[in-house]
Amino acid sequence: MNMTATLKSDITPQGADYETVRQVIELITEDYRDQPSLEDIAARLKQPPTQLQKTFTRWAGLSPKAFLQAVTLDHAKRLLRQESMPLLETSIEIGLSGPGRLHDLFVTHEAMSPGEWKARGAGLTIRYGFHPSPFGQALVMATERGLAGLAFADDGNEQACLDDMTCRWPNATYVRDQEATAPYAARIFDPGRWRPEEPLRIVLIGSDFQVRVWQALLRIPMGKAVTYSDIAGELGQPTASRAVGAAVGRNPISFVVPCHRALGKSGALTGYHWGLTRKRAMLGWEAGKA
DNA sequence: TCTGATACCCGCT
DNA sequence: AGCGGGTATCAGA
Repeated sequence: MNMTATLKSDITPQGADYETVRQVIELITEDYRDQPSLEDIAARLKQPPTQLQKTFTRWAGLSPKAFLQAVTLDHAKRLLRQESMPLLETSIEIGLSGPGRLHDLFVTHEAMSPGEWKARGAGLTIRYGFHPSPFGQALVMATERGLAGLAFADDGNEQACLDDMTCRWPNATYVRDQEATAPYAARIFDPGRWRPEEPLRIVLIGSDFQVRVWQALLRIPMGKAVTYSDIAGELGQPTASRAVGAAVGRNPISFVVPCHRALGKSGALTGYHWGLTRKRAMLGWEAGKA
């Protein structure tokens, strides 16, 4: 590993912080109308304000207040307005050379053939493991060809999370293998290891339409967002926004395929398979790294 | 403005 | 046939 990676590795977020952060996010979004102060929040979580501030900032790179700013409707609208349509088409060229994508996670993707998709994972061996992440317990799934699945669970929900993922490819063989999946987790959640020279290999297993939607998501740089209808337009089917939403929701490699960067046209977050709080957390966390 | 209800959209099961 | 991580439009608050 090179110098850059080593130097930056100490910003690796600590998985244990997420539970605290999750509660803070829930509080500030529930009560966003009356803008709770740090003291209010700390009191309700029964923690000293200074420690809470420290935990939160270590996790997000932003103070709770700045974070709140970053996940408001206004801010979301600004993300969308910046460059909605041209963004998807040009971001690859811009991104590889320009600063806009300097901190983004680079991936190379390949899609499974329609035949492989219909086989529902038959003949495929999928290794999986749970690892702490900035967004709770992360379930990592990988095939020989690369990362195939990434999901999230709150503590205690791991089994439901695993079931959710395994039934997507019911005919695959599943092997618990923490050792095989740990390197993926370590790399995905450490922005210091995101480098274009060594892109992360991922495998997209889904229907043709779904794969096209996921590929469009991959072109949204960190710190930007698009709407479901933007993606529909990109695919040449401007009225298919609802179908796009459904496909986005079935994204098996969440976070890496940045489905959290798809928002409603109003700027509302509208939904997230692993919980809206987590979507908010991802957007805020990225705001702190960008 | 903001919130609900309604109508239409489209790929997947 | 029916269900969504949608969207535009319109009626009441």
